[in-house]
Amino acid sequence: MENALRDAGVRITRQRRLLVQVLAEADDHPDANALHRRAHANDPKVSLATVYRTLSVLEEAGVIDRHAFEGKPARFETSDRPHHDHLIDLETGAVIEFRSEKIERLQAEIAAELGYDIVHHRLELYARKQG
Amino acid sequence: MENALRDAGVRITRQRRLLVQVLAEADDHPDANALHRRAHANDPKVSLATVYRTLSVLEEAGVIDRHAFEGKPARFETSDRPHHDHLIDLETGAVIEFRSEKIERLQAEIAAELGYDIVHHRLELYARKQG
DNA sequence: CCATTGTTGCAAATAATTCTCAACTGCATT
DNA sequence: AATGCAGTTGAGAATTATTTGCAACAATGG
Ligand SMILES: [Mn+2]
Ligand SMILES: [Mn+2]
Ligand SMILES: [Zn+2]
Ligand SMILES: [Zn+2]
Repeated sequence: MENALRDAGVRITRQRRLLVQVLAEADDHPDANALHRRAHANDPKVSLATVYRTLSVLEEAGVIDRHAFEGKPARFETSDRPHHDHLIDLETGAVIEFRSEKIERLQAEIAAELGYDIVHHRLELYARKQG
Repeated sequence: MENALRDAGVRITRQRRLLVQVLAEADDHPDANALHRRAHANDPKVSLATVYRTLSVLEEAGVIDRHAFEGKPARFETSDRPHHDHLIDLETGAVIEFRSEKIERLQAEIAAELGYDIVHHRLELYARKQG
């Protein structure tokens, strides 16, 4: 991940290295504040502003994805795993990942019919546990 | 629409009647500011705060839908037409509506497999015109 | 090691939306 | 039609998430 950044011409600073590590270790979808908190454990002087700036840099470099779920601050995850979409449990807030080849294909077809190429998309299911 | 509101126990004030009219006449997906501007034409003293409050009321009453497209303020439309999703032209910002019965069905299946019932969802295609 | 240019921390700024509160008004009831 | 009262409004302050200006600092290339 660090190499991917270097190749993209991004300077590797102490705080960027730290945030990359925090993101790599995360198995959830933390928001900027959560990442700031986690980074603090290793270096209490990284600022929240730097967290935000670094997240933008990492996103532009294509190494992380940003998700803005309904009404909540943006959440992040590394983009090293294959593409997937999310189901949000409205009771607990839990974020569950899924992937549907069929839906992905249908989306492309629909866009094509309208004369478009999809650059990216957003599919979120807000749901509650079955009766 | 006004009757639907009355039935929901919502008081019909001058400003609510006006905003309902503005929304009914809109054939695009205006945001709170645009709605405020349009309402001003008929009544220059409706406040932006009331626009926001009314939008919340109308949304809770189920007569309008709120869409929070990427990085933009929320946009609204009446929910009198059948459900559909949106493709956003990244160049022009144009919002194009579409509906896929298949995707809707697949979403429900996926949720069911995970033990969930979908309450609502969000499907947005960010795209650019083909070559 | 030096210079250059990008990065950081801090605080202040922004943008969208919500809230507080006193004045007002819809509407059910006399 | 007049009354009462709970709900609504306008104005502006507050809030939340995020961005930015700036002076001090640090990564990289030579
Ligand atoms: Mn994910
Ligand atoms: Mn629409
Ligand atoms: Zn997808
Ligand atoms: Zn849909």
